[in-house]
Amino acid sequence: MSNYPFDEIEKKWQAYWEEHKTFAVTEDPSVPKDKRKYVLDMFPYPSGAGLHVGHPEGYTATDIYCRFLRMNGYNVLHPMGFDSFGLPAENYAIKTGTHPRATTEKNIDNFRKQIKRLGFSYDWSREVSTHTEQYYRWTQWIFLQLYKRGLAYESETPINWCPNCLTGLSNEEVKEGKCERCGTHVTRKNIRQWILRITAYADRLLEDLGTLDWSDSIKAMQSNWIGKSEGASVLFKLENLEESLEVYTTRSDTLFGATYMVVSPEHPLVKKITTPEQRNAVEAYIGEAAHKSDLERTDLAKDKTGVFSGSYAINPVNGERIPVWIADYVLISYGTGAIMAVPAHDTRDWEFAKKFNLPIVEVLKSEVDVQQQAWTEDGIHVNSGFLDGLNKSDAIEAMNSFLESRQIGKRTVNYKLRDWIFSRQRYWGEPIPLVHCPSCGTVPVPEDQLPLTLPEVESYAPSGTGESPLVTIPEWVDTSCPVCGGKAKRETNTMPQWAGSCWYYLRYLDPDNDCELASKEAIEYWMPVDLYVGGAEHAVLHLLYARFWHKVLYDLGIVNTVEPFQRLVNQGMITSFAFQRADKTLVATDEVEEAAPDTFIEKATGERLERVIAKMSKSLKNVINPDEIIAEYGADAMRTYEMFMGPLQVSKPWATTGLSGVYRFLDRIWRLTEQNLSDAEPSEELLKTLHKTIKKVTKDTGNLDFNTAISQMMILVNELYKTDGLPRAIWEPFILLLAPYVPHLAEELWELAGHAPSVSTQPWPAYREELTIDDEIELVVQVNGKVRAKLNVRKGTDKEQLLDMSMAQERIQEWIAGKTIIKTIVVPDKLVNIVIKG
RNA sequence: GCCGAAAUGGUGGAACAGGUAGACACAAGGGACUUAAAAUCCCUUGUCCGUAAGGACGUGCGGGUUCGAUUCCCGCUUUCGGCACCA
Repeated sequence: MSNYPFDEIEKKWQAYWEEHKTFAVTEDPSVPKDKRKYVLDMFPYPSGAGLHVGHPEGYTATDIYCRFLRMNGYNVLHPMGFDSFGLPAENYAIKTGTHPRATTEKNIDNFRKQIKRLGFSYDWSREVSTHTEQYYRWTQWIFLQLYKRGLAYESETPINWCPNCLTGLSNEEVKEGKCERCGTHVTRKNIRQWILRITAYADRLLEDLGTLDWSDSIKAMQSNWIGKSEGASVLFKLENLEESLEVYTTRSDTLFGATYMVVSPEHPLVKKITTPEQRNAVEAYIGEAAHKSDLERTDLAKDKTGVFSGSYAINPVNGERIPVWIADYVLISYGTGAIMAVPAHDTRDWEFAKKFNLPIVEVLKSEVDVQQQAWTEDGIHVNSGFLDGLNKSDAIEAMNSFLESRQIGKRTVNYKLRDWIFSRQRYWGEPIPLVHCPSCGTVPVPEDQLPLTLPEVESYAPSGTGESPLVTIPEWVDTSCPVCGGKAKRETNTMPQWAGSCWYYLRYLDPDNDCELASKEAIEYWMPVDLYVGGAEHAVLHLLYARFWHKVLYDLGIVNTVEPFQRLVNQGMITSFAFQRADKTLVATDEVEEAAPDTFIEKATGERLERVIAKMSKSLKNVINPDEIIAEYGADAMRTYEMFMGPLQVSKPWATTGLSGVYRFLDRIWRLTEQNLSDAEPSEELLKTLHKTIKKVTKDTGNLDFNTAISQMMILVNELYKTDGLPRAIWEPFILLLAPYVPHLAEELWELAGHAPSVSTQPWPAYREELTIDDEIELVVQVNGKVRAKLNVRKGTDKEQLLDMSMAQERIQEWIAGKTIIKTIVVPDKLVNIVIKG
C-alpha cells in the first residue's frame, strides 16, 4: 500500500484556503491594467446527475492557468456560478410537484461541493445563480433596454406542438418527428412570441470576429452561421396578377437559364398564384409540409417534393413564360422565400427539374452535359444575350447593373442569421417584464419595480393552450397598467435559458450591486474577459447571443469594450471506450469481459468485440463519476490525469489505467520526502534538468499545453530517483512548478520543506538560459537520407569539421566506398547528409 | 448534402519556420524484494529478417516537390463534431 495521504492533505488545504480566503480578489488600483486578468469558465447547468468528468477538464485548465498567473504577479479574477434556470427542473416539477427552485438549489449545493472538492481557486464570494431574484432583476432590466431600443418585437411563429400532451416541445424533446414522452407525431402550432432583432447586429457580429483571439474554426462557424451573402433581388412579373414575385439570388448571371420558379409553402402569395384546378393539390401539399418537422424536411432532401401552382411568371431578361412551383426545399426564413430556379447550374434545382421534367438550359459553357448533371463551376456565358462571353463574376456585375438600370432588381445583402425567438411557454424562467393594456398597448414594467418575480403556482403542468403555466394564475396575470392605471394583463411568456448566460460574466464583477448590473469601475477594471474556456457545443448559439447583448450594452454605454471575450478556447470532449459487435451495435460495458489482453468478448454470447471510442452514456454504462475518482485517487490525481490525457482542445477517451499512472507519479513525488533535504550543491546534470524543466513548464503552461508540461515534470522526478539525496536547490523550485497542477500536494510539500503557507502566493521560479543548453550534441550522419551513424560533438562545431568527422566514421566509409559523392548537406548541430550515386 | 477538425506502436499521446519518428505514460514481458501476494524498484518493448553485428519496412491510402516529408502540394478513404437543402 502506498502512503500518499491525499485524502488528509486535500481536506487540510481546502479548509486552509477557505478559512484564509486565499483566492478572494479585489480591484486593487495599484495593479496596472496589463497585470490584471479575467479568466472565465462556462458556468454549468446544475443537473440532478451531478458533475460529469467533462466539467473538471475546462475548470482544471483555467485553474492551473490562474494559479500560474498569480505566481507571475497578476491580479486574477476567477469566478464560478450556476446557469440555474432550465428545462430539466421544470420537467421534474411536472412529474413530482417539487418546486423547481427546491430541486435547483439542492443541485447547486451538490455541484458546489463537488467543484470545491477539486481544489479550484475560485473567488467564491462572487458566486452567482441566474435563477435568484437579485440576478434576474438585471436580466429583466437588460430585456427592457432591448425593448426600448426596438430590438424586441412580437410575432406569430410556429413551435413544436404535441397534440396529445397539449404542450410545446423543445427541439430536444422531439425525437424523429415524435414527442419524446408519448410518441405522438409532432405538428407545428403558430403562437405569439417575443423575438429579438439580432439581425440588426449581423454586420457588427461578423466584422468584429476579426478582432478576436479565437480559433479560426470557431470563427468560421460563427461567420457561416451569420452567413452574409451579396447578391441581387429580382422582380418577376406574374401572368394575370398585379403582384410581382421577388426572389433573392447570388447568381444573377444565370438569369437567362431560369426555367421555372419555386416559392416556399409558407409564402404569402401562395394563395393568389394557385389556380382553381391546382387548389386541391396545393392545399394537400401545404398540409403535408406543415406536418413535417425541420428534421423531416432535411431528411427528405434526397427526394425533392413539390406541386405546380398553375401560374406563370415572366423572366424579365428574355420575356420567357416560366411555371411557378411550390416546394419545401425553399425556406420561407431565408431570402424572400422564393427563388428563380436555374437547373443547369444549381444541384438542388437540377434534381427538382429532373424529377418534374422541367427544362434545363445551359447558360455557362460547362465541362459536363447539363442534362446529365448540374455544372456549378465558373465558365463563359452562352445563351445569355448581353452576358455572352463573360465569366461568372463579370457577368454578375453586368447583370446587377442592368437590373438596377431597368428598376427590376437591385444589389442586396442577405444573412442566413435569423432573429432570435426569445420567449418560452414555461414556468421556470425569467418572466418577461411587460404588461398588455387595452388602451396603452404593450407597456414595460417600470424599472424600479424589478424584479418581476415568479409567482408560486399550484401546478407546473402546461396550460393546454400552448401558453405558459403562468396564465392559470389570475392574481398574477391581472394587473394594472403602469401608464394609465387601468386593468391590464401581464405577459406570461418567460425567457429562454440563454438569457441568464448572456451576461453572467458581468455580474461576477460586482455581484452584490443593488443599483446597477455592475459598477462602471468594476467593468473598467476587469473587462474584457482575457480567457474564456468551455465546450465546443456552445460554439455558435451561446457565444453569438452573448456577443449580441454585449454590443447592445456597449451602445447603451454600460460596458467599455465592443466584445466580451477576447480569447476563447474550446476544450475537447472526454469520451469513453465502448465495445462494438461485428454488426456495429454497441454493448454495455458491464456485459463485456476481457478474455485476454486487448481481447474483449460479450459475456452472454462469447462474441468477440472491438474496442471503440464513444460518448459516455448511461445506457453504455461507461460514465465516469468524479466523486468516485476523487475518493480513490484524490483530486490532485484527477486534475493531473485530465490534463495529461492529451491536448486540451481535442477529444480524448477516459482510461482509468492511465489515471493510475498519474497517481503513481504523485506517489513517487510524495515518497521523495522520505529523504532529508540536503543543502549540498546538486550535480550539474540535475541542475540542467531542473532548468530545462522550468523553461518547458513555463512555456507550456502559458500556452495551455499542460500534457507536455506534465511529461517534463515526470522526467525531472525520474531523474531525482536516480540521484542520491534530495537537494533543496532542486526540490523547492520543483514544488513551485507543481503548485498550479497539484495545489494540495504542493502546499503540503512546501510546508514540509519548512515554509509558511501558501505556496500559491510564491513567485514563479526563473530559469537560467545557459543551463537549458547542452554543450554536447548528438550529430546524425546520413547517407542518402538514411541514418548510418551518430557521434557526439561539441555544440557550435563548424561545418567543415562536422563533415570531416562524419567522413572519418568507419560505418560511413563502408557505405560510401566505391561510390561517387554527389553532394553533402551539413546542418550545424543537427546532421550531415552525404548523397552518393553508383 | 454542406461546413469544421482529425488519422502516428497493443493503448493515450510526443516531435511539425522540412532535419535522429515514437518523449512521457499505460498495457505487456523479464528481474529484484517478499514465506507468498499486493505495493515498490530496475530492465526490455514499432514491425519483420537475423544468434549477433546489422539490414529492410514504418506516421490512413495513391501521387508530387526535396539531399531529406509525420510536417509542404495534388487526389482519395475513413472517423469525429456542427448544421437551418441558405439559392
